[in-house]
Amino acid sequence: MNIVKCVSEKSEDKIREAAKRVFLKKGFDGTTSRDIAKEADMNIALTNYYFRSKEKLFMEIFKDLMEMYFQSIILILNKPIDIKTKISEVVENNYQMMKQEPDLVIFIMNEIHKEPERLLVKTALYHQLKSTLFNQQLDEGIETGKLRPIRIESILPLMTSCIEFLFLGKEMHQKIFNMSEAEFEAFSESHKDHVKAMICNYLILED
Amino acid sequence: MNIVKCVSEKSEDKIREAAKRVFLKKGFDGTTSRDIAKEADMNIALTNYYFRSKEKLFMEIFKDLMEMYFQSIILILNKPIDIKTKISEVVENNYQMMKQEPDLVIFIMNEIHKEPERLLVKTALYHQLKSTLFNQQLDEGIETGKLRPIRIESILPLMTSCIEFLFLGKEMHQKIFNMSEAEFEAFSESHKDHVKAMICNYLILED
DNA sequence: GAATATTTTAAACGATTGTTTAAAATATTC
DNA sequence: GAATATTTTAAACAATCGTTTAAAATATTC
Repeated sequence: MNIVKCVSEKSEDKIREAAKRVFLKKGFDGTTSRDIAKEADMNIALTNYYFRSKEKLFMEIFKDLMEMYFQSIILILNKPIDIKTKISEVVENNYQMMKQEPDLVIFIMNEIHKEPERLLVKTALYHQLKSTLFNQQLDEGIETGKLRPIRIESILPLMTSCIEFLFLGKEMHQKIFNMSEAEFEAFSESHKDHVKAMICNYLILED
Repeated sequence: MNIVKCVSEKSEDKIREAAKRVFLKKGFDGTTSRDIAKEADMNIALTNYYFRSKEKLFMEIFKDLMEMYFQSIILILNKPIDIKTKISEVVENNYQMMKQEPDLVIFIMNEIHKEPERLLVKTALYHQLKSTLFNQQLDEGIETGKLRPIRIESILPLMTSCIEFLFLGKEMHQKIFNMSEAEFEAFSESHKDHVKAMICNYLILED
């Protein structure tokens, strides 16, 4: 999953990709049309020529990023593997994504926070999540007493929040705990393993 | 802990409190000097008269909020109570804070993310955290085999991330799971209890 | 209560914002 | 290869940005 590094020859794509990089780093408010033009190495009028406005360009990019973020999770939730492995994979996937694109989640959260009604369009996500194989496995496990009764609404945030929050506040955590880049890397790796174990420990009841 | 509702008569304070409200809602980039003046119901020149610049005013407010955020946690970490109760209290405190001031954490995270070197000044937080009673209890518990060997660097984010992340993405979670305000309230309450139990479950080894 | 110091005001400053224009450059069509 | 369509350009647009000014209003001092 490489978000921003691909380079197309077409001007429209160059602008879209440049805009994605700048928006992810600076947010909508912090990004100027000239920032995008400069990053794309294109004339400033081309943004509006191809996308009509900064707003339209942003909406297109935001929608793509949201889609990509959720679909990668849903893909794993539907894999035909046991629930313990599945939890590990979701956490692992989350970890790799945050390492590769540390700006993504804070960007999404912050933009939604500023204008939720504009950005949260009608979505089939609820139904998609409820009908995953993961949710079936959860229901069955709870029924047979092998799993602690927790709804998917709780389990899903648990699997993502611990890792995402660590990277969301990466600079802060590094500063507070005096960690170098390498130390944070090692620390986050061990933290990830704690998270996997902790969730499985809690959800899966011993028999 | 009431952050933004107090009303002072002094113009300087009225501006500071209005600025705090607007900054928390819109962030530094999204806030204009005129927004602040309007919220404070004051002439626009007064911001610079009292604080020299929007930047200086922001820095003052940001520093205060950071301080307040961390000191409330450290206070609990130093309470003379057993570690299980302490974990519950930290999570509970975190939950109440997010309910009362849902904008605080996303604001802090986002501003630091945009300009970490400017906002993360030298701090004694590391030493403060390491010398808490909680850290002593942690060391002792690990030594005597009653606690799983986890560093405070991992435990602390675990205690805050699950709750904060839920509220950070409150609008998103509400939308995805079709929750009304009341349903989210009930959900977050039960989620909070899961988090308390899960962390204690993992950290505290049965004998 | 006149003189001084402080606070508040309306108006304007130059810089930057998102966007548009109309001409120039390039590509495509027949 | 002339005619047409598309893409790119430099320049400008009005609006808004953070900030400053200098005068007016108010408070304080003696």
